[in-house]
Amino acid sequence: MAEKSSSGGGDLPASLEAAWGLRDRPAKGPKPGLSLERIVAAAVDVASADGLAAVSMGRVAQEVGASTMSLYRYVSAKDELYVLMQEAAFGPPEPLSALESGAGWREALAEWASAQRDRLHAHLWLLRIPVGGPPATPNSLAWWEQGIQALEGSGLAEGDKTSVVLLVSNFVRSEAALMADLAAAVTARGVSPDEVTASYERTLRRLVDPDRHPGISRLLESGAMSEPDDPDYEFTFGLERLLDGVGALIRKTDGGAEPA
Amino acid sequence: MAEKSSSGGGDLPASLEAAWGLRDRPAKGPKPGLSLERIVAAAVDVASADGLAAVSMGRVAQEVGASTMSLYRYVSAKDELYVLMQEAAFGPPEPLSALESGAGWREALAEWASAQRDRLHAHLWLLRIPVGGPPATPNSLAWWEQGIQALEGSGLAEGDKTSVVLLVSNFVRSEAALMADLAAAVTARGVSPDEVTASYERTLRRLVDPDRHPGISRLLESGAMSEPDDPDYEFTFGLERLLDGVGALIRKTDGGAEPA
DNA sequence: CCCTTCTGCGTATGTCATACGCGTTATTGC
DNA sequence: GCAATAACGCGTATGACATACGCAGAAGGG
Repeated sequence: MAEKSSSGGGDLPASLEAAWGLRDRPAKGPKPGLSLERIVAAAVDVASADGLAAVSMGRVAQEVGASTMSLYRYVSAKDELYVLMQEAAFGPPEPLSALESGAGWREALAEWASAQRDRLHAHLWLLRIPVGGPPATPNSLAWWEQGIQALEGSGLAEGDKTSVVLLVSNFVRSEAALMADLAAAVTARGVSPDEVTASYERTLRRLVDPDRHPGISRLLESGAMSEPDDPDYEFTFGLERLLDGVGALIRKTDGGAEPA
Repeated sequence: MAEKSSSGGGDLPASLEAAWGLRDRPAKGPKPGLSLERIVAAAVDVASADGLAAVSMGRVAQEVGASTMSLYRYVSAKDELYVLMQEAAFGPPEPLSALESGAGWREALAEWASAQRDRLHAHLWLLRIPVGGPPATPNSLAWWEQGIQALEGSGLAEGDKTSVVLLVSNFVRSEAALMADLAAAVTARGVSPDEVTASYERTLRRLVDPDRHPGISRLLESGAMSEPDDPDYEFTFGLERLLDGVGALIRKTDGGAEPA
């Protein structure tokens, strides 16, 4: 009764088992005319072309030349498709050059964060996928592992490494989500990014009351919003702060424990 | 042509104008039997009781004792309702005691972050609302303003203050989103939080390969996951790192500028 | 050779957001 | 007062969409 994997305890949503390669192919009925890979690839294409909202079971089916319901032979629900799309679009991490060149944890973690960011920026629709619990897919674990590895020489406790990885990972997602919003506004109306931010600044000026919002007023007056913002600025800024904070922790930990 | 507010340039989604109080009430037809406030309050109640997914126009209408379509006299689309729900549930910020007692930026920012977190935890469904661009509601601006104010004595540049506020705010949201996921898993199956994390750890043990994932393996062996985790731990940890990072920036900036 | 099992898929159901238009009700200009 | 004018509440209709159900045909296994 606990033979297969159906009711063991910590269970995968069935189609995830396929992602891990532990799928005992039935070998009994007719051979499948489709494949998970084709379906997921088609779904990713649709999302990349027309956004996540355009990914419907019907649309994906049409894209692979099958009927809507046939997809359910491969995916038990749309949420599973989402997970698989995430896995496919994010892909496995590249080896960190900072680790190979023997650079420190800071360079390694920065490289890791940038790589993660690149993947998100390449598929902004990833950020629209409703989250579903902690990672349990091959690529998610691989990225997690790589994050831990970046902190290998840091002397941090195991739990802290994961906490840091989570912290940085969440930061990257947040920043990318901002970009996704901006990109969405840009394509929604047909204007340039600068026009969108300028329009937002105009809205702010209309709403902000210098008495009630002295700080924001000062910001507006400082002209800091009008500058043609380097799109990497917010990312770099946040990452530097984060790494500084991690550095402080490492220094503290190092003092009270044995060095590597 | 730019008289009202319809085609000025930086425009509000119409029902937001009501949130700002700048709504020229029609005064022509029959008096409305409903009000935005009642509708939004009902929607918030539904979300609090049965989750954001239960918030449908029909359900909300039923809750206020009206028909589905009558809601559209008050809200032009569901997205607007979402924005208003966010505004209502999040509410305005309390005054920061750290500011009144003259404590430093660190205490102020920590208090600010905690307050924001409390609001999110009180309404976890807030995190399920799909994001829609930068803040333009009264309470959003008020929180933003308060964040800037917390950094008043820091000597940071105006733009940097906002960057820090954004950074911390995103962190709080990310952490709360984690909690929301956990809570969702807890209510979905009917088990305890500890059971959920234990189940996840079991899943991990099944998937993690010590060769491929030495870091995660070490984490699992360290027992760091099994400890009955303080639910505040991840939040406190991340916030400390963040504040340390901000502190490093302030120290750097302070060196090149005048002190307060 | 038949029986089991899996396939693709047509059909049906139920949920939603929302466009449209009708009858009704206040308010305003005369 | 009175009609013209808006705004109101809301019934109906439309069009997506996810997905349950069941059937008919295909492939191996005994």
